[in-house]
Amino acid sequence: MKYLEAKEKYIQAWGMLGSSWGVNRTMSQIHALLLVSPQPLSTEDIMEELKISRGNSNMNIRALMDWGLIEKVLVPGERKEYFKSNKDIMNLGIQVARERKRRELDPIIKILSEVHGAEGTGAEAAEFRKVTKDLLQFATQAESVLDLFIKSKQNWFMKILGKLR
Amino acid sequence: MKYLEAKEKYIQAWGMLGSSWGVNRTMSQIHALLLVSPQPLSTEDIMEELKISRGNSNMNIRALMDWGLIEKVLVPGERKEYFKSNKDIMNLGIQVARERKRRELDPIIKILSEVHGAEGTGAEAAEFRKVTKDLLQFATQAESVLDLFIKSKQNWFMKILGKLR
DNA sequence: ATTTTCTTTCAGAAATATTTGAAAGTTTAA
DNA sequence: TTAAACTTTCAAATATTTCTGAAAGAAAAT
Repeated sequence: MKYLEAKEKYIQAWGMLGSSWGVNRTMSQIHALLLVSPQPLSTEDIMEELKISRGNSNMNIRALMDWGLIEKVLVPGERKEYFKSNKDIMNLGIQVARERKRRELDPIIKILSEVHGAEGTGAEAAEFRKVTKDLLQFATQAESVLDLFIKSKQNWFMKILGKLR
Repeated sequence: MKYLEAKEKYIQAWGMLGSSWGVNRTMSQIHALLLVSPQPLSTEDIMEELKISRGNSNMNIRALMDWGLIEKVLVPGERKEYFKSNKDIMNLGIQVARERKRRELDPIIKILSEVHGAEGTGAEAAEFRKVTKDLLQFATQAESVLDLFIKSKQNWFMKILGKLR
C-alpha cells in the first residue's frame, strides 16, 4: 500500500475509533495526524490536511491540549503556533486512562457511594442495595487497577503478562 | 436518602455513563433498571418506569440482548415476554469487555496491521511506519490483557492486585 | 498609533442520533 | 378461522452534536 493511501486510511480509522469512545471524530483525526507527523503542524496545516474549518480546528486542538495529548510548540522566527503530539504510546495510553477515569469512573463511584445505603424496607430496596454495593465494589477494583497502570512508569502490560501465566 | 430517590439518581447516572461510553442513554437506563429489579420486567413495565415509547423500548431491549447483557424470561401462564439482567457484576464486566474488544480494538488492530508497512521513502513515511508499529504493539498488548480478563473465571482483579504489589 | 498576522468565539447551519407512534407482523387461544 | 394479545418495524419528528464562517479579540511588527 502506498504511504498516502495508508495515512488516509489510518486517519479515517482513528476517527471512527474516537466516535465509539465518546470522543468526537475531528479530535481523534487531528490527534492521529499529529501522531504521525515528523514536524509540528500549524492550525492552517491541520485545516488543510483534514479539510475542516478554522473554528473546528481551534476547538478540537484545545480539547486535545486539555486531555494532555498534544502541546504547543514555538518555532523560532515564526509567529504561528505549532502543535505536536507526544509520541510515546505507553504515555498516550496512560494519559487517556487518567482522563477517562476522572471523567467516567470517578463520577459513577461517587453516585454509587451516595445511593448504596438507600433507606427502604421492601424486596426492591434490598435488591437495590445489594446490586449497587456489588457495582461499587467492582468499580473500586477497576479504579485500583487503573491507578496502578497510571502510576506505572515502565511497561505494565508486560509485567502482568509475565506474572500471570 | 429514600429508596425511590436513590433509584432515580442511579438510573440517571448510569444513563450518563452510557453516553460517554458510546452506548445510547436509553439502553443504559434499561440495563440499570433491570439490574436492580428483583423480578423480570415486561416491555410495558419498562416503558412506564422510564417514560419511553414502545419502539424505543423494543429497540434497546434487543440491543441489550445482542450485547448479552439481558435475556428473555418466560413467566408461566403469561403471554408477555419478560426480561432480566444477569446480576453477576464480574460477568457483566467480562461481557462488556468482550463486546468492546470485538467492536473497537479488533478493527483498529486490523487497520494498523494493514497500514504499518506502507511503502514510501521520505521522513514522513518513515515516521508513519514507526508510529503505527508502536500503536500496533500497544494495541496487541492491550488485546492480550483483555483476552486474559475475558477468559478468567474468578476474580481477576484480585489476582493482579495480589501479584503486583 | 496603525496595520498586519494570528487566535478565539459563537450564533446559526448542517449532520447525526434518538425517539415516537402508528401500522404491519406474529403468536396464541378460543 | 377469527380475534385478541403481544412484538416488531420504520418513516417522520425531535433532540443533540458537530461544524462553519465571519466577526471580534490579541499580539507582534511597522
